[in-house]
Amino acid sequence: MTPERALALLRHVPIFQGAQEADLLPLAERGHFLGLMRGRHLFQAGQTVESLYVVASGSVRVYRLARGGRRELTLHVEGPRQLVAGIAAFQSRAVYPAHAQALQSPTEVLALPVEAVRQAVFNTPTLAQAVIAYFARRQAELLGRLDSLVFSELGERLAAYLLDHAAETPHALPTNSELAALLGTVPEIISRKLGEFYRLGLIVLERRTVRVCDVAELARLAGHTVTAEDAAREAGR
Amino acid sequence: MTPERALALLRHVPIFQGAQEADLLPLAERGHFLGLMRGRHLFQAGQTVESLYVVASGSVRVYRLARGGRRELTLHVEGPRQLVAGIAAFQSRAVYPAHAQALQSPTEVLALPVEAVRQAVFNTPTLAQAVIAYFARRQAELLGRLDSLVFSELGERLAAYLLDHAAETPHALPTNSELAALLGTVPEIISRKLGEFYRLGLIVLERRTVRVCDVAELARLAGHTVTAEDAAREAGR
DNA sequence: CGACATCTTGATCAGGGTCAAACCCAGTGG
DNA sequence: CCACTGGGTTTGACCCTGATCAAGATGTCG
Repeated sequence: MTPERALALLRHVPIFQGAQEADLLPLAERGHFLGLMRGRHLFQAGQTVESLYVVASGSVRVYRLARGGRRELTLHVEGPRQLVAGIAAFQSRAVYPAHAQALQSPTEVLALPVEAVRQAVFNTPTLAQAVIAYFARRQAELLGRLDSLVFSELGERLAAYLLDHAAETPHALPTNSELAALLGTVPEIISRKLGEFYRLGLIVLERRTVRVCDVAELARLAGHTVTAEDAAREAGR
Repeated sequence: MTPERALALLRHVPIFQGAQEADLLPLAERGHFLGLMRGRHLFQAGQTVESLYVVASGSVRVYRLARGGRRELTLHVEGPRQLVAGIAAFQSRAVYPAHAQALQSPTEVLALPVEAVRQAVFNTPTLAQAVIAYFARRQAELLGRLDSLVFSELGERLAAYLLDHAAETPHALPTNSELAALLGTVPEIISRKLGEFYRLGLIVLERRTVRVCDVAELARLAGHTVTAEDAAREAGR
């Protein structure tokens, strides 16, 4: 029974697209589903890597803690058909580099033993190729994240977030703490900045639902125009 | 002539260790050497990716610019036998994500056309495997970098740098601007912090050569002890 | 010796982290 | 129906790190 469902899921995972059914089957056979309540952990940073996870439903947040645990930084939030610990699975000294917890209450994931995954990937050139492309993309994302965190200030990051998630449709905001973790700060500051944006008439807030009013100005704040002009200048030098 | 030298170099590149001579030969044939003076660029961020580089001698700095170019952040410095743009080479929408420039005056690199590299890697399972492991390692490094930049403050980062580079042997410091780019700040602050460390008796500075006096205290400042204890606590929860 | 880069240092400022109090809601149970 | 409680939010006061600007000191090299 399980292999059926597992296979159905695997078939729809982006990086497994190129693979033959036959390559996926052994993987599906060795996987098992896991149900989690909101807040439950898939793994903690520092534990030795045993599985790679594919989200079946719900969503999973991957994050790192600052020493002392006072602050946390969300690295990514993965929805259905996305991988969790996809990179850690291929590290030699295999220890999870981050924590992962379920964000929504019925979250279901498929756990795949890492050796099985490694075997499947190493034996199937098309898979290896897909994995390489995936890693490359991930790394580019991470780089983007890095310099937005290092170079730009909170206002820009928040504006960018709002444009991403609430650009045209109203959007239910996560709690301030979740936002803070996402943007690399603390809840209080999120509250202040949102208030500021509201006072400037850029957004409307109604019971944790946000609607963007002034897209143009928000984009300016997010540094989009600047970045574009910048890229041009950079290239020209 | 060139293929000879290129092959000799490739044989010593860590990620090509597992490969057969025969797999490397076509690569070597399509590569060519490039000499660069200090400060010359191998490529700029935003240019389309044409080559992957292997450092033959000297060193290459890979860095990103903040919008406006006011500040820069050094991602890594690669010495002989190391790759530059190793990840970018496998991205589909292939544009360099960073700038790369020679750091020492006679720096020599071997440029390998990306399609040649891709072919070699995709046709040789052991190579693909090595590339995957390499990417995973790189990603872990980047994550470490990220949270040291986000979570810890300058004193800690500088202390960590000093421990890394000058722990027992005296070490010729790079210029303050280079240090600043490495640690994500500006030269003035580096100057102040170094002065502070000196006044505390942690280091001795003599014409840009630094020697660490109080390793223990420096390690404490770097948060090493904290981090360790932390990891333990983390794991225990 | 002059030109130029780098380093040092002071003065000042802004972003944002911290702490604490007040507030705004749900639920929940009396 | 109403206090009571507890999570999340808002706000004020305060402080600290690090950025910026500007002047001077130091060095290095032709």
